[in-house]
Amino acid sequence: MTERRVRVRFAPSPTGPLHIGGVRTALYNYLFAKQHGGDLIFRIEDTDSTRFVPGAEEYIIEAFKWLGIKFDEGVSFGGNHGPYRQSERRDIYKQYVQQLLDNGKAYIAFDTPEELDAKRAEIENFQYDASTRGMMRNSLTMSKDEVDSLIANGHQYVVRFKIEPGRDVRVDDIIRGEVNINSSILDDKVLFKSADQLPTYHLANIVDDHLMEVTHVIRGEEWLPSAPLHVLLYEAFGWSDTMPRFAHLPLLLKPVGNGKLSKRDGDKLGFPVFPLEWHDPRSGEMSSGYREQGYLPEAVVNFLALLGWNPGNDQEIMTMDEMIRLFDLSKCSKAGARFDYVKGMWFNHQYLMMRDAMEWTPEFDRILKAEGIESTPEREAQVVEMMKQKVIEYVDKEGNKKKRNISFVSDLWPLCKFFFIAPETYDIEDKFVRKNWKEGTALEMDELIGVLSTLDDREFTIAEMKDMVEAWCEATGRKPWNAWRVCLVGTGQGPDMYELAAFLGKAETIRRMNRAIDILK
RNA sequence: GGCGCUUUCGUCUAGCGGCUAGGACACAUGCCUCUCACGCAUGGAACACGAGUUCGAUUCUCGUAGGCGCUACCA
Repeated sequence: MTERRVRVRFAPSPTGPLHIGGVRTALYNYLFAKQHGGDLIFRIEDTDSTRFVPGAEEYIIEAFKWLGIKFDEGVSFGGNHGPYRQSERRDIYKQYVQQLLDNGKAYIAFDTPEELDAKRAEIENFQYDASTRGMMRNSLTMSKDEVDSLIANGHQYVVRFKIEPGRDVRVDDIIRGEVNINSSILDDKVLFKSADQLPTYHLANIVDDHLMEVTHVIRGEEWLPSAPLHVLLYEAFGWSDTMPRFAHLPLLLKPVGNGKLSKRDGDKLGFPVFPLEWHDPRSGEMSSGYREQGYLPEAVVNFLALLGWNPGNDQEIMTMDEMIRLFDLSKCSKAGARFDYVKGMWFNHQYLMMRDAMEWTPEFDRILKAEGIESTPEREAQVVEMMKQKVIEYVDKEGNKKKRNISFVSDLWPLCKFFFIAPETYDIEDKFVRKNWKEGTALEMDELIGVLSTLDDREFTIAEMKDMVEAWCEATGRKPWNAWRVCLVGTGQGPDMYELAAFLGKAETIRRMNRAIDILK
């Protein structure tokens, strides 16, 4: 192997938002490039003019920015191997297609899509290859004059790669080892399309990778079947000695059922399949994104990295730098991985725990706002601020060691709404309520109100309350906490009761208790 | 159908001829406790099947079965 600088690329086509599987492919490319001190190139493969979606390119760039995957060159990143948008490289491809035509590695074919369809209907398993091209309308079966005049008269044509049959083509894959396939099963792939006068993926891919000095092609397994074709193309161009090495990654599979992960799975099971929210400009349809769902980019990256690769030990939580250090293509698994989004949530939980709870406040603010809790004349900004403070204290108790079981900041609301609003109703179906509200409980709560009433507003503190209530408990043998909790919270949640009551204040505490007594009796 | 890839707990995986087959998610139980949660502890749970090779196969080879992908003038 020559000692070339490692250069890899991620080359999406701008046909929509970036799929989460694509994110993983890009991530592996990034990790590999950085580990070897090499470059990651961002190329746009827009050779299918019919599938172009406006906004997709910008979306992809923004997604990687959010994820922390950085490119060294490419569309919007600069570099001296451009242009990096394939639609801007037409002349380059034309030149190389001509080269193949000139040395007989490719030929011109006039068969229309309709004629091909007819052939496919006529002959079972029809394939345009060495066995059939003799009966088709192409430059191999027609005289040069005939071909020239057809072209001169404006007849559309494609350029096809002329595959020599009966050859064993070897693909050396870093992940899968040697893959051998016989060239006879390959068809004479179209390299240059008549419809939009652009090359197909196969041609553009090889030419660009060569010109951009790509050393390793790390892509999804769906490309494995065409890898032999690519090897043959490198050969045809005489570039075998600088041909990149291949690594075909296992695919991401549906969480349940059969098949690979698709957009629909997310809608069905309620998890995003895209990094960012996406609004389809054509259908107006909206797809949720990891960012908007409250995922941290580090968590998404960490989770994705481990779907198909692991560092060979039990470590799961890793920073990007650690992953760069540890990453190893040869340690990638070969079989497809089910997309276990529940574990993805666990990763988010882990990263949320690592952060200081104060970092959550901006997002928590948004949630409060959405729930209608904001600074109004009645509820002074300061009070809201104080409550927030209290909530964060509650969820972030004891130096980050006792955080609630939340995967997202948005999980906070149901866990602490009682700080902000009194229970509307008391659900007798609730297990905790049923268990702790029995005959005589109302009476007991009445007594407790009596005890609490002896304290004035200033005395309504944790310490004073505790003294009073505990003395009463001792004298009467009462254990009022759970029922009291029902009154103030509505269910079995929340912090220490004295703490909560002191926070709510005397008036609110007694108000909630009376209301509970009224409703539950 | 053809071609290729693939196969360890429900899921992600470790294992690279000899292990009580390890970890994580999820699940269950216990401890802690005025509740929830956190935390800690414990538990159930896997080598697809059949032939070889070998003293010995989860590990190597070949079949079979299942899974996945490709089979366009899409990438």
